[in-house]
Amino acid sequence: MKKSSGEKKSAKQKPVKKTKSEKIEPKTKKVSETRANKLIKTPTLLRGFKDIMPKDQDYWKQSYHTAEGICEAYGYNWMETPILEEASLFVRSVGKGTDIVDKEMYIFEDRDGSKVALRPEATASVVRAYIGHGLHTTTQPVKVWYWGPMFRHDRPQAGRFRELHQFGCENIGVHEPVIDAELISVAYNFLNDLGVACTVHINSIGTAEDRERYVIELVGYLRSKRSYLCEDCRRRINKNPMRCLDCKQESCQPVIEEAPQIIDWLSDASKTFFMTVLEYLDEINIPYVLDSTLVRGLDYYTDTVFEIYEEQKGEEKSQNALCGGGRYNGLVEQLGGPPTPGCGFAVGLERVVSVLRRQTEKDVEGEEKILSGPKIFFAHLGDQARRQSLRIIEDLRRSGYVVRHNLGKSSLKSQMEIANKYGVTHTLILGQKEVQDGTIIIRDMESGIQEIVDQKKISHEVKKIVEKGR
RNA sequence: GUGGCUAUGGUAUAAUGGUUAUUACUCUGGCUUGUGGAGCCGGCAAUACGGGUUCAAUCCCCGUUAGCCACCCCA
Repeated sequence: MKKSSGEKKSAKQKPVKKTKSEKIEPKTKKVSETRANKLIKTPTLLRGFKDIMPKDQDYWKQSYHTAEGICEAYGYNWMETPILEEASLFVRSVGKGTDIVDKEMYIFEDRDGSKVALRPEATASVVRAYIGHGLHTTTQPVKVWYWGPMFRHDRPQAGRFRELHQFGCENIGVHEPVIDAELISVAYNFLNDLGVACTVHINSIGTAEDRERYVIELVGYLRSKRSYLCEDCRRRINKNPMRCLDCKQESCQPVIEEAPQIIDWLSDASKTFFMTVLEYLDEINIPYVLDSTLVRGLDYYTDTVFEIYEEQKGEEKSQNALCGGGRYNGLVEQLGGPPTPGCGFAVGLERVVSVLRRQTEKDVEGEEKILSGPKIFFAHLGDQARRQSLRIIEDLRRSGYVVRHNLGKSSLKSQMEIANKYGVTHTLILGQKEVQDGTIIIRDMESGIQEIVDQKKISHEVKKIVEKGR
């Protein structure tokens, strides 16, 4: 890069001098040289895709470890499904009329002409695996958790990406309210453990039959109020009437308030089921809000549906749910398995990470950031010392001690600067003299006191430092 | 997919229809070559891309792309 920029500079200077004498020529020359420099195009990110950079690693690792810990505690087993699947899997599960499938799914033709898709969510894949591996013959319920990238061809926006990471749990095989409560508890406590204050929004949309009856009623009602509705809602009446319920247009609000509520149309079984779920939530002190307008966009949901939002201080409600989930009693059968109930949730990790980032920024505010990582630096001076560096670093690693280093630097000064940036407490210095004597210097960075010790005693000395630091 | 706003080094910024595009941070080198936290000096590095108006465009206009925000929808 430096080389090319150097060329650029020298090339640039010539036409500039000519500018005075010739007016038109410089322009064309300038353009051509600009092009020459851009001949090698810098590859860029695809729209809506993001690199997850080292500066965010703490948030991601913390999230992953929290997820892992809580899943283990609740008896969920880790699993991973492919990122690429037969497109029909999602068309059949998520639903043909849904936007996720119609507008937002990455579908490609494979080399043999078959349609494949980048997974937009993972529940369908887990259920596919459940059927394919005959998991219904094992002890029920089958409890699994996953973590990985999903893809949706959205227009990027706040908290919205084309590649997003989700952590989720699925509990398949048992139709019991306690399962729903357990899943909500896992999701809620995951966020809670991360220090995110949140609220559960919950609703029941009953069985497919309940919903059918309800939708007929709702459509009738909406048609009668058609003239009061916004344009979108009028369109939604036929396409997806339940979506009208969470329309944000103010003009629609009075109509929505008066609208028939799904809860009144639930079968007795569904109603009892839902009430029991709520009782369990009361039991474990999870705060929830009954939200009769909560309808989830995926076709496979039945009965319990829920979303978890970050709790906001002001009146402003976060638009973006951190987590969404619900029960899907028909899905296994729909994908060719035996009639089997299931329930699950997925957490949007980019959103969680952005909350965590915001929180720490708030906490730190001006204060010096506490640098994580090893608190000992290794510096070398001179060729011979450099030659022994890797060996010493590796010896220490094998003894269980990790030291920071920057072997690419030659001057001791610059290495000390780096050590200082890391905020280490001690620096090991190996110079020419030490190499000959078989010793090494240990410098206390705070006091500046240095101690010369035998190289054989390094790990012993490092051990003392590490233990003292605790 | 629709609409609004935006686009200057890696980051954050200043300025202008005209000669060498400002500043800070970062990075990098040096300040008697074996020692960090300060200071001083130097170096690398940018007007997103394409077209138009103009004698002249980084600036004005159009298009493209990307970003942000809202809608649709969703985690």
